[in-house]
Amino acid sequence: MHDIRAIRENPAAFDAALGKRGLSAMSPDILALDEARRAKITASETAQAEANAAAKQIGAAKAKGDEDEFNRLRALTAEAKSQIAALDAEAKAEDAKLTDLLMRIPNLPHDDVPQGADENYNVEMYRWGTPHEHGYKPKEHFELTAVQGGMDFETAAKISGSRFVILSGAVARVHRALAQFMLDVHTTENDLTEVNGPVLVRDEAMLGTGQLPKFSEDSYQTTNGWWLIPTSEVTLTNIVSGTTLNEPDLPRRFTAHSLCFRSEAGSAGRDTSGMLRQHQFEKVEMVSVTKPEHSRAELDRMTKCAEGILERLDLPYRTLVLCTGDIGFGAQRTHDIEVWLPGQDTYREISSCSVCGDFQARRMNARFKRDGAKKPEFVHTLNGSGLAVGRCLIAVLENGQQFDGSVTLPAVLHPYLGGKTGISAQGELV
RNA sequence: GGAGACGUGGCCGAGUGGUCGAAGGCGCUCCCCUGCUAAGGGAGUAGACGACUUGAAAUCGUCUCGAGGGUUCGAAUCCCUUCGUCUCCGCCA
Repeated sequence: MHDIRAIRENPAAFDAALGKRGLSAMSPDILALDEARRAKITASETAQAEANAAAKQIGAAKAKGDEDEFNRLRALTAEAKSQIAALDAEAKAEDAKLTDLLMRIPNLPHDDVPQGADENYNVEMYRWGTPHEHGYKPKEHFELTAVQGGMDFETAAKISGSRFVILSGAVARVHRALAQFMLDVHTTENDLTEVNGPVLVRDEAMLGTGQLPKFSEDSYQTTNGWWLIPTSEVTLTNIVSGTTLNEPDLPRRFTAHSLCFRSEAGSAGRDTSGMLRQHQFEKVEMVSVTKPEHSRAELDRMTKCAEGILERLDLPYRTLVLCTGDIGFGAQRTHDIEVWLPGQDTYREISSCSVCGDFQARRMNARFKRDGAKKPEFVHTLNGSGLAVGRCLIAVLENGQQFDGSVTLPAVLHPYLGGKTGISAQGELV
């Protein structure tokens, strides 16, 4: 959510920043709404001030026992009543219009974000690891002999439909091991606080992080109104909603392993085979809440935390900075990490780390007070995957595949697998 | 799920229709006094929004006593809805 005062003060800068995203100027519409809104507020408040003054006189008249004056004033204010109600309703309507518009405008990109229209203009910042030479055409994860019994799309479809999977046996165990491993690294080495929270949330939470009001069709809602979180960014970031933190409390860093639910509306036909794109998946998420001056550096730190997981798993990856035309709704700057998938012969997104500045903080009224300061300021928020567990499973399986149909698993996972080091062609942990 | 109670400023806590944005206490800030493992006296101490202003301050106004709506000339006080907390019962991992 944008600061209407900032737009009022410098509409040209606002429009220029929107322009970088490929959006046309919005400040004329916004300022027109704002002016109308303020005019209505003034009208409404003036009328109310008069009514309030009259009401006080009525009280005084009654105290004095002046019945004539009392009745005269009563009639007068009664008449003004409906007029005030109408003015107040108008003022509220204008205000709601402006708020609704502002809530649907995306964040402004950071100055250091490369400009571009779409994903083709994203810039690779970093590349790590060398894709393994398999000596044959590598298989996709769902084709691997070792996972044939442990990754069942047909049965899942019978129960739930497309874009679901049932993992079992060794594959399910490796999936679980990955999540445990990620959480352990984040909590013991990256100084993140582990959180286990709700996956069902209210409208307010989804509005706060930006999924609502614009992207309601991307998420699922229960019959009684709860939303199923599309990412635990929603839960983790909203921990600080409506609060004023003290300066020494910052930064706050959270991590959580949770289920995520996405309707994948609009992605019909994309990534339909395998478990790359599911309605329900697990993700280890990272969220940071920082002072404004630290948020940009925090993005680099968070990116490193995510990259570190891949490095320990010995999975080749590259990191991109998204261009102005490709960053998400709430982000000022986004780093996408793409892992090497030999079966697809390409890099695929496995993490996305974003700094949101005060965009989410304004929506959820999350503030902090500097030592000695009187007025609180908005915090800055960041979120990133660390990592998507299902996609990481895919990467581990595809990169570890052997010619004989077995899979060799990364050494850091062995302790989570009872010392086992791979999956046999028959699908057993060995 | 059933029955009931409650939700007031940073905290505790008064206030059941008329100068209540709200007594009192605690905490905090400033000043004075005193002098040492402390105490006493005084003053101050919510926020959002709008108008004015280059900006800020000051000033004026509106709103806010969980949230939203209603009754009334007037509501923290009455009514409805809703969210939350607590107690008892039921059920359950």
